[in-house]
Amino acid sequence: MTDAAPLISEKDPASDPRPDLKRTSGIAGEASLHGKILAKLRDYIVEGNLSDGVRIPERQLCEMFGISRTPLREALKVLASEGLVDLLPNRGARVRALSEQDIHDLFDLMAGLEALAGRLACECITEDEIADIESLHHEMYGFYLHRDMHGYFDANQKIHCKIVDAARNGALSMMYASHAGRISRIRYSANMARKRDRWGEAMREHEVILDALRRRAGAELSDILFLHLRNKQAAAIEFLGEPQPVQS
Amino acid sequence: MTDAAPLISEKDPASDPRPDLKRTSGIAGEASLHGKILAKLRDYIVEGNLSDGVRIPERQLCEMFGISRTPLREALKVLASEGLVDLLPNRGARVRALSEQDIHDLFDLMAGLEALAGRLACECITEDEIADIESLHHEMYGFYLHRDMHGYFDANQKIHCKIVDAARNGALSMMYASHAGRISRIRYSANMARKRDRWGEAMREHEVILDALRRRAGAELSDILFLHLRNKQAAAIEFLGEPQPVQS
DNA sequence: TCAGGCGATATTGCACTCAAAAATCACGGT
DNA sequence: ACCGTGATTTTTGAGTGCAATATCGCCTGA
Repeated sequence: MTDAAPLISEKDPASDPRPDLKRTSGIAGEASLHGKILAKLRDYIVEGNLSDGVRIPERQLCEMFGISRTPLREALKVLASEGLVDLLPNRGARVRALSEQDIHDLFDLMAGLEALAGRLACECITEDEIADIESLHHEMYGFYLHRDMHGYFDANQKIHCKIVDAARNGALSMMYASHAGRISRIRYSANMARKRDRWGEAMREHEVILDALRRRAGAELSDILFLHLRNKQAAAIEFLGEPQPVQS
Repeated sequence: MTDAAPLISEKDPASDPRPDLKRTSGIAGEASLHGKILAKLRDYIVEGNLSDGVRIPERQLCEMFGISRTPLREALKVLASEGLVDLLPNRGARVRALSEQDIHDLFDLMAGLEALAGRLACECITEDEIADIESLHHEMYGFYLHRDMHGYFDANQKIHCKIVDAARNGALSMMYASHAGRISRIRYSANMARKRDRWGEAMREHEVILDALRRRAGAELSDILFLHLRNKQAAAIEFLGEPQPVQS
C-alpha cells in the first residue's frame, strides 16, 4: 500500500479570490478540499477505475487521496445524489452498476436534453455561433474522411456542447454536463459499433441538424436531435451487447 | 449536548406534501440522520422559510435540528450540488437567490423534461394509464369549474407526474422530481397570475395534451407539452413581476 | 471626519475520536 | 459434516476539537 499520498495538488493560484454573489455553478468545490476530492473521485469513477458494485471502503479511499474521512464522506454524499454511487446505510458506498436499462434511460434523457437545447438554441443563436458550429462540422467531416475516430468524437462532442451553450440556459448546461460525463465512455463506443455505417449515418444526421439550425426550425431540430441521440443509443447498446475484451 | 431537541419529529407518515414526487432515490437518505436532515432542510428551504441570500450559520441550523455539524454539513453539500444553496468557501451557505433568469431557465428545463416525458410516454403508455390520466383530467376540470385552485393544482401536478411515470425512465423521474420541488412554489403562482384567463387556457391545453396522448403522437405531444410549460412560465414570470407581499 | 490598519471574535474546514452496526470468524450442537 | 449462534473485528455514522480564514469593531493618523 502506498504510504505517502501526493495525489493532492496543493494550491491553485487562480482560485477565484472574490466570487461575489455570482452563480458558481452550484457547489463551490473548486477551492476547498472536499471539492477537489469530489472532482477527483468523480473522474476516478467515470473513468471506470472502480468496478461496478464493488464495495469501496472509506479508509482505502482516504489513504488513496491522503485525506481524512470527513471531506471524503461529504464528497460521497454528493456523488450519491448525482447517482454515481449507491450509499447503503451502514454498509458503505458502491459504484452504481449501470444496467442496460439505466444506460437506455440515460441516453433517452440526454436525447431529451439535447432536443431541448436545440429548440432553445433556435430561439437565440447568433450567426456567429452558427458559423462556429459549421466550421466544427466541416472539421468533423474531415476527421470522418480520414477515419480519425478520436478527432471525430472530439469535434462531435464540441458541436453538441456548442448547441447546448447556444441555448443560453444555465440549468440545462449544468445538467447536461453532469450527465454527459456519466455516459461519455459509452457514448464513445457507440461509433465503434460493429455496423460501421453508423458513422456515415451520424454524419448525414449532422447535416440535417445543421440545416434545421440554420433555418431556426426549433421543433424540427428538436425532433432530429432526439432521433440522432436515439440512434446513438441503439448503436451503443448494440455495441455493449457484443463481446468485448474484458478490462484488466 | 442538548438534552431535548424535539424539533426533529421522528416519523410523520402524512407529512409529505408531494406524494408522487418522492422518488429521490440514489441517496439512501431515508434512514440515516444526515438523510433526514437533508430532507428536512430541503423542505425547509423549498417552503421558503429562509430568505434568499441570507447567510445561514451552521451552528444555528444545528441547534434548530438538534444535531452536530457533521451530518448537517453533508446535507448542505448535497443541497449545494442540487443548486438550492450556494456554498462559498470559508464563508458559509446561503440559500440561492433565484433570479428571474434562473426561473426562466428552470421552467425551460422543466418544459424540456416534460416534453421528453410525453414523447417517451407515447411509446409505452398503457390504456390503463391513459384512463387514469383521463380520470384525473375530468377531476381537474371539476376543480376548474368550482374555481378550487388548490384541488386544481394538485390534480394538475398529478397528471404531469403520471405522464412522467408513464415514460418509464428512472433517470428522468429522478431529475423531474428534484427540479419540480425547486420550482413548485413558483409554478403554483403561475395559475394565480392577474390575467385570470390563463386558467382557461391551461385547461384547453390539457385537452390537446390528452388528445395527443390518446393518439400516441409522440413528437406532437412533446411540442404541446413544451408550449404548455412555456405558457406556465410566462404566467409565472408575469406574476412574479407584479407587486406581492414581501416575505417576513 | 473619514480612511485604513489592527486585533478580537465568530465561523468554517478538516482531522480525530467514540459509539453503533455490520461483516467475519470461531465454536459448538445436531 | 453442516448449520446456527455468539464473540471479535472491521467499517460506518456522528460528535468534538483545533487550526485557518473571514467578519466586525476599534483605534490611529491624515
